[in-house]
Amino acid sequence: MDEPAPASAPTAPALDEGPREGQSDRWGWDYCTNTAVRRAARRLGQLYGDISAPAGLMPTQHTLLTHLKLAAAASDPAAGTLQNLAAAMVMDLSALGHTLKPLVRDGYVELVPDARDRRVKRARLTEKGEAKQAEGQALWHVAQSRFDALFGAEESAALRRALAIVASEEFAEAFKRGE
Amino acid sequence: MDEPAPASAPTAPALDEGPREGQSDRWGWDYCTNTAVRRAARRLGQLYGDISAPAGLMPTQHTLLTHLKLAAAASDPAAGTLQNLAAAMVMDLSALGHTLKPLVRDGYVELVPDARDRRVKRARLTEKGEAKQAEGQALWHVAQSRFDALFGAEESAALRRALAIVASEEFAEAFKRGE
DNA sequence: TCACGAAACTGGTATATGCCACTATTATCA
DNA sequence: TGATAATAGTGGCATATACCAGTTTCGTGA
Repeated sequence: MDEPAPASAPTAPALDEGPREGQSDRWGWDYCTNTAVRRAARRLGQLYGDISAPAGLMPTQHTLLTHLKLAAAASDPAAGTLQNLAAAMVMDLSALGHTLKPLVRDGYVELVPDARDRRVKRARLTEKGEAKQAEGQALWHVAQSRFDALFGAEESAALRRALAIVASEEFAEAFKRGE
Repeated sequence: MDEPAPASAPTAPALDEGPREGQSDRWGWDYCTNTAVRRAARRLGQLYGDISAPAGLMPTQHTLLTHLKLAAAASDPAAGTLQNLAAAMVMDLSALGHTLKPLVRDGYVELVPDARDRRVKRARLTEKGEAKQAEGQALWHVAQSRFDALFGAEESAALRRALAIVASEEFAEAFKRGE
């Protein structure tokens, strides 16, 4: 009963037909959480990517544009600085910088230096970027709906909650403390 | 309830302290399953990576070596071909080829052409590779144990099961059929 | 105010991954 | 058997992501 719904959801493929065999997993995929997450990430990248491709954005790029849009809407003062953006994305600052480059190059995002603290730069959606985000949003919705329909909306939400915990700052800190 | 255990597990950080705020998520991280998985993957990459770093292997590399070891142990005839390996890793064949390069370069893996079908190549662990795998395995165990202790062993297993479904071939096929 | 340490990026290098074009081999079938 | 389709990899190019070294700018304390 403490089993997560996904494992027994009627809409989800039977786990028994997966790589598992009886009690133990023939390939060991069931043992490593890190591996399990990466495999799922690659698969979802394929599935969402196939659908989002027409917009010409990688899934991560769309996520970035969406985050910038939401941050702007919330008019959070601290939001938008590369530092905060990186933390929110659970991404290395330099990785974010590299990831942002093609978006800046293509005119979807602009980097605005802060007037008060010249070390700081803020990433902001351009008009073109907003349009592209909206375009991608429509396609994303198709993918997300299909995923929810297949995996189960409840189970999908539960999975996201579990993953949010794993991705959280608090979890990382506790992990690093060796608890 | 149909809530996944992780969300209420005593060992897991309170979700309310995460990015969520009241009913809606301030940054939208709770909406996209793909984004949620990627964020968690980056975080786990950091956490497992920090611990596994002393072995000098990236998490993905260790996963690859481990898979090759298990495949060899199971003496599965079809296993080991790059094609099958890629499918098992839920990875593009060319991506696997690229990923394998540093491992071959460093002498952990060797690519053996098949005698019967000269198109086919099999990846195989070298002795050095087996040693490195074992070294990484010990470190990996530390990370996995810590994760399970923090997230909850049951919840961790449940999460892996859910992710295995998402990563499965069957799920991808159903998704692509548009169901 | 000046030295020094902290903070925020930038750029270089390496791995991770995907798509596409191309080559080599094998399988099919008229 | 010979043309054609299918399969398995390889290599090039682009993005994703990390770590580290270096630069600029701030903040702080003597």
